[in-house]
Amino acid sequence: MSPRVSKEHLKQRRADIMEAARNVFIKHGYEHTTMKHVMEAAGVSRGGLYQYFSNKEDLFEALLEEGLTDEAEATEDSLEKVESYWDLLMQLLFGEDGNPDTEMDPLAPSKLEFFITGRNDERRRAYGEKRYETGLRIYDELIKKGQESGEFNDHYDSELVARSIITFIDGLALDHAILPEEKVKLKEQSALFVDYLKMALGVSSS
Amino acid sequence: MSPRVSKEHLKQRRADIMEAARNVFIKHGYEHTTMKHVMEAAGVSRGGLYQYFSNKEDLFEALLEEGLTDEAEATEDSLEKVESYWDLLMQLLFGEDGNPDTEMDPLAPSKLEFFITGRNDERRRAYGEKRYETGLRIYDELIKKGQESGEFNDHYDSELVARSIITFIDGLALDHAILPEEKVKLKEQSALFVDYLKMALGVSSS
DNA sequence: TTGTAAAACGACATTAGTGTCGATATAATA
DNA sequence: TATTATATCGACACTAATGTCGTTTTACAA
Repeated sequence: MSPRVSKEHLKQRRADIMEAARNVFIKHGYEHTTMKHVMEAAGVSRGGLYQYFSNKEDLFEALLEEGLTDEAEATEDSLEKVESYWDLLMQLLFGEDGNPDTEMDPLAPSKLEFFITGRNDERRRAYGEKRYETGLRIYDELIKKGQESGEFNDHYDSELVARSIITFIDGLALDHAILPEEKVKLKEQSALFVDYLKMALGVSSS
Repeated sequence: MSPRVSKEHLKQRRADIMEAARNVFIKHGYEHTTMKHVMEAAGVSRGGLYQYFSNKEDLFEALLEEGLTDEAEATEDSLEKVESYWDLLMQLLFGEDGNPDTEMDPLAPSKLEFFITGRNDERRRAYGEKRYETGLRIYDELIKKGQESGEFNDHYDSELVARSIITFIDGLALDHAILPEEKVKLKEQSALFVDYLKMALGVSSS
């Protein structure tokens, strides 16, 4: 009547596998990675791997969840005590410094794969929708508050503007997944889109 | 010394297979369709199919080429004799009538899959870049001419605006691939993006 | 008709990946 | 130190897909 190892160790092992898997997914993409790839990268046996994750989808979703939690909650509360909604929006879009020169999440291309190739699977589809909805809410909420405060004008429906933000982000992620760094012009396109948003929200300051 | 069938027949057979394949790709997506699916849909044997296409990639690229030719040349020449570049741009974006209520190409999701999952394959990557470049040139050319004619202002670099158009289209295609029709709000988002463009190009008329 | 080139067929060998399961190794406890 | 629960292992059976190749069929020419 004694578990072989501490819960710490189990958690650690799981984390190690996920870390290795993450790198494999980044390298090969979702569809083309195999459990064998992960086994080798993580230095674990077949049986060992399946002890922690029952299949590739399960494993990838664990990575998805990991990424989601941090971001969402961080913005949720800063929505309460903020002086400029515009600054907050820029932060949300481009990270801490709020300048459009952010690196992309290297796992992003695989995430796209995951949802696109799984678009006919009921489960995956529902999951994708939930994620979209979550992302949408965050932006919608922010914009709505900005409009109510008078910082933004309400010429456009907040949700529609939020949708356009996500469309833009998705489009960039997609092009970035396919094209070489220098061709996407991430920075310039982001700057242009910021101008689009300024127009839509009636923001003039830099 | 006699070929078994006329060239007509061969061409027809090939076309039939492609038609069937198109439907299969639409239904299952690129990654998940198999040659067997196509065989069955086209009512052709394994050997028969491989006589025309040496693998799935080959087959899909044939479909890609098919779609590309029509669109490109159609716009190429209407660029010469046009009274309003803006109208032409709207036509290019939303089809003949130039109104943002267009249906999406049902094969589009599979195309995304094809390029995303193939992003690590040299050949496929190069092919994807060429396509991006081609699309970019069309929009860039149009916008540049519109700027030269004075119809558009040149506050923004024409190529950058062209890129943002493609990003937007890609983003919409992506969301449309994953989300149900009613959630994407294609029409509304398109309308908003048109406003973005009006701003960027300094166009005021409806 | 008949002969023939090649279109169409489908069985086959091969490859690659999956998930399972009994055997083995080992860390905590007694 | 001996015991034991269980983490880890890797061989295995199974499935699914691929591309090939010898055989059969058939449209056309002679």
